[in-house]
Amino acid sequence: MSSENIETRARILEATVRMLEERRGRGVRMGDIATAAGISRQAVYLHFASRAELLVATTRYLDEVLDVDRRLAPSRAANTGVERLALYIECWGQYIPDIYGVAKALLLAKDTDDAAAAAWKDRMLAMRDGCRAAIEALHADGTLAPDWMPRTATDALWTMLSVQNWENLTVECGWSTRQYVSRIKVLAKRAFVEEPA
Amino acid sequence: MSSENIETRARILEATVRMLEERRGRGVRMGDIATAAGISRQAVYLHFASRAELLVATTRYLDEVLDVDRRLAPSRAANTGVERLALYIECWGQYIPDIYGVAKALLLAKDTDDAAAAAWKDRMLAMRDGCRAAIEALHADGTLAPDWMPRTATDALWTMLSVQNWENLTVECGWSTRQYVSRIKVLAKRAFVEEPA
DNA sequence: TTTTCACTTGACATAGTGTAAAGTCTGCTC
DNA sequence: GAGCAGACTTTACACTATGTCAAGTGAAAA
Repeated sequence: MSSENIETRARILEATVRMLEERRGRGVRMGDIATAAGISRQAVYLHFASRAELLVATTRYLDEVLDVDRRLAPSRAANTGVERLALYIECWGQYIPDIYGVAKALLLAKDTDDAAAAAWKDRMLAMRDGCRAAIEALHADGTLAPDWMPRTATDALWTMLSVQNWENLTVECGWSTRQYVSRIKVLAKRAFVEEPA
Repeated sequence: MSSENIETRARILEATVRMLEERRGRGVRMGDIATAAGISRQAVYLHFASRAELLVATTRYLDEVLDVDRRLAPSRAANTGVERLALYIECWGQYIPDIYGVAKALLLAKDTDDAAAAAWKDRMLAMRDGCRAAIEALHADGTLAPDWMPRTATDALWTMLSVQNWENLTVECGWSTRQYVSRIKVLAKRAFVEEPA
């Protein structure tokens, strides 16, 4: 499984992203992906050992295409903790809609598949690191509200920014991406920031 | 399906709750439940047409056993919005651990089953109503932070109190039930309450 | 011309849900 | 005490999606 046609592999990944985006991560079978990529179902298994492995590879592929690092640059360049928190939420809020289909599929797979669970956990820990950095920046500025320890504030922010919460707010509550970003910014600022008197 | 032995039905429901609690809502098959109830797998279908129907009936049964209304009484008796919000979070935070197994199973089923999805939505809308009432109480007192409209604050509080968030904070972050309650109280108060100057 | 590689085709194993039909056991009623 | 009805058992099978296996095709490279 190392010398196969690299173009076919790319076509499978591209088809997977397309289908998962289209169907919002639900009801996409191996056969559907194969058909979309113009090959037989079995051929998919020549490139990816299992559905979970394909999903994991797809998230990596998508991260590459979407260039996460470039997107995160503004928040990393922030001068204050307050600014960093706002810019991180901005970046994340713009990012979720782009990854939602794939993320949802992984989220669904994680309940029955250990590989998918591990991949999801890995992504979420990376995201958590951004939350931790923002909270640490507040802490360093002395603007983290005294109710919080950095650790627990990170837990809370991380949870608040989960994909499931984004899903609930946009799908069930009808918030737009713009509204999500601005309201969560307000929420996070109120919850975690205390300007020194 | 109306004149069957009511005792067997109760035994199935009781076994379902027990197994779902034990296994935290995962990997519980119809056959497992049947065995636990001391009957054959097929007999379960004499009482419940499908797995989804069984899960829905189980949530209803559990609500009855746990007496939700009694639990909610204190928050309904609150004198101020701030108090009501705190008491509602208290009540909800004590409630989730009791229903987690069943809730998780329903949550997993909802992705592939419309009946389960409808049942879950129904329960969540009932929970949302408690959130709405707390936010309305703040609003009536004039203590709802001016950043929020009652509607959007309800959306945010409702999302914040989701079972998935409780799961993330307790399982992934290691918060105890006590910590969950006290920290979410702080979070919600900071986010939504503004004492008049 | 033969080998090799990527892919196809078709058959099959597996898991869990749900359906269907025939058989057993118990208690009730005439 | 014969027979009937209801609740449950047993066995068999359909269905869906994942994943495995083995033989076959077709084109390019050695």
